[in-house]
Amino acid sequence: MSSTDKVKKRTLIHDIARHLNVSIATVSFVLNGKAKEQRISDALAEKVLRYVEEVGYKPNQLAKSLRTGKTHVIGLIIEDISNPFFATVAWLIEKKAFGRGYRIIYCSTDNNTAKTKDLISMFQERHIDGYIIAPPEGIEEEVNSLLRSNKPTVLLDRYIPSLISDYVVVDGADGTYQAARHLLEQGFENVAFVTSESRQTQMEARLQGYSKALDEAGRAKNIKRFVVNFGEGLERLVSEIYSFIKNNREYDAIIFANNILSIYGLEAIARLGLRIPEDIGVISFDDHDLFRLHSPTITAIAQPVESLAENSIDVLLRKLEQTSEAEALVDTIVLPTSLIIRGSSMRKSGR
Amino acid sequence: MSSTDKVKKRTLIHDIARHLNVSIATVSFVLNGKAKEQRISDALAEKVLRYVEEVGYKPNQLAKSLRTGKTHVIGLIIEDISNPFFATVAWLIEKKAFGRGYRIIYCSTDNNTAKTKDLISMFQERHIDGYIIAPPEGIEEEVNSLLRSNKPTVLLDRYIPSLISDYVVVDGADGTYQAARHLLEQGFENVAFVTSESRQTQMEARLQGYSKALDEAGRAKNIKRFVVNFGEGLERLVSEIYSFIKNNREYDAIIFANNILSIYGLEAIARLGLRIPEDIGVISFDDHDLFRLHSPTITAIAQPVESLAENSIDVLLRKLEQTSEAEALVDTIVLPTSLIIRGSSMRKSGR
DNA sequence: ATGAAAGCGCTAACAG
DNA sequence: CTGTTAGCGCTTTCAT
Repeated sequence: MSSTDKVKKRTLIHDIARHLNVSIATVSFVLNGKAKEQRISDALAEKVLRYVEEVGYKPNQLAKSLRTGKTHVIGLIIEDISNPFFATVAWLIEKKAFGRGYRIIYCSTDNNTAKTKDLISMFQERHIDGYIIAPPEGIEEEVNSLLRSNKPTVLLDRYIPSLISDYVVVDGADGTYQAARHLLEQGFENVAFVTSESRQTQMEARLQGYSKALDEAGRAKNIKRFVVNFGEGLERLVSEIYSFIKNNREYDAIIFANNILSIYGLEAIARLGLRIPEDIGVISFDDHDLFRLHSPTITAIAQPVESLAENSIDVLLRKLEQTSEAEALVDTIVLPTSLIIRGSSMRKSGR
Repeated sequence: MSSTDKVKKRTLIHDIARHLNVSIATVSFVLNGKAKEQRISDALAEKVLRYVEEVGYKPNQLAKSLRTGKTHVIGLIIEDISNPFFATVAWLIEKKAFGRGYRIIYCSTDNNTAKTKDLISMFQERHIDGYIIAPPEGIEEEVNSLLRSNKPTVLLDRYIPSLISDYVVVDGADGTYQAARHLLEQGFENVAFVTSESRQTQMEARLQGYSKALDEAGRAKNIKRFVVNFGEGLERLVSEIYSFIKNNREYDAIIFANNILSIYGLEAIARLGLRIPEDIGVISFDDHDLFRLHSPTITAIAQPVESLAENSIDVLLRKLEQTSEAEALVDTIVLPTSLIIRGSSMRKSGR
């Protein structure tokens, strides 16, 4: 409106101080809740707040962060945002953090070590306050350096055995153990386990639960590992699973170690024209909308998504808000899974 | 190791300048690719680069951004990261932007106006360089203020009719038009349309395509709107759809206006014990893993996810990198959908 | 080529 | 209570 229209300058703390005839320091104190502490009168504080509100002044967070060293940003480094498991966890974490005044930046690693290093390095440059990471393989060094630099960091979904750190994971071994036992109880004779090439803790745990159950029952194991790439499209993997199943028809049940393998596995089974569970029983690690609606419905080892999110953000915020570094205790949280029994694993009559 | 062990200070530009006996300015120029321009000898430039590499010096981005006003961060504000459509788009956008040196911060609006305002305001405080937004309802004012402040902003998936802005959307009307015609051709008599309460452009377009097809064919329309909340759990919606279908058995086909409605709709149909497509034909707007694997497979109006991502990031980066504000031309891009015909909409024999 | 220095906008210590 | 001031770490102009 005025003749200075084009000089659309943002309001600065200086502007508001001058307008009110108070000092910059006063404004800063009031804005940072230090009015009482600095013995600033309620009336004045009130006046400042009102004016700030009126002109819609927002402090420049860059300047603030540069000065204080705090950004109130948490970096969430997950495997793949297009995977419903991670998407849901991310969404929940974001929600919880938001309420506590923290913002989340999330990035997908695609389980790619180099990309993850980039990500961590970028986050460091931006001075985020803390990390929640689902680490891919080969990232010990970077995570260790985060830990050593005292940046609050919690690992999610999997941990790094060689490092002492906070983490929040799931008891995957128990999940697959229960799943395998359930299949055997249902009369399946030969249970195979389909997993990925990854040696990460969560995948290995799932494998171990399966192994334990089969060993206890004195059954032969069949473990098949596939290479899982992100964003590759389904053809390769589906046809590899297709061949595997076709060439191993003595196996009458399969446990898939994650939802991607399960989905591709179901596609392969459909293409083979096999009936579930008559020809082949199926259990998936990780639940999915699909499994409720598939015909037949698919038994799944469900992860406590809500609880994973809640615990990881809680642990992180606790570290973030505790001033002393004294309490160097690490929180390692292991959450139970639950077996959701549906049609794909039921040979005996439903009740 | 040394006695100054605890003073684990980050390397600063000053440190590296001093170590090399050059000026801070020189280092800065070299680091910012202005060596040539400043006529700095290749030898010197090389030396600087090598030392920087050696000590792993990383400029403090906060300081840099404060000084330059550029953050190289793009804010991606989408509806719901736990929806596979948005998750995939987000993942693709992140990937493309990453390669071009930009980082993405994404947040979900949950289609909640207040939260979106918060988000935009937080992004402004952090001085991000540009926005990609899937705007919820009631957000015209904030988006308009972004536009007026000359922040590059592209709208995604839907636009705001009252605003002149860049956007990248899909031709939803054509999608549902084709879908409805396909159903009628297959001999379905009464096609219903299930959508949400939202009046956003993408939802209204889908509705219009349906209306047009039915009007042209001289058929009666049946449009049902449901309230869709995020993160609410499925019970309420499933049972509402259940009742709707149960009370409208004269309709022998339904087009669901998005993937959430489709998934819940399929659940409702399963609970009702209806056969697809014999009792009821089904088409979903938006494809999903589930639909390929469902029995029968579900016909879907697929959105060109890759192309949506590519176009929106391209448009944004173009705005970001063009210096002059002269070319105030807006890019409005409308991408075609494709009808993927599967079992759920086929009454006539497959060929 | 380079050194000095002026900020970017804010916090917080210090002396009144 | 307030004014002044020294940075936070970097870019960039200017004079040399």
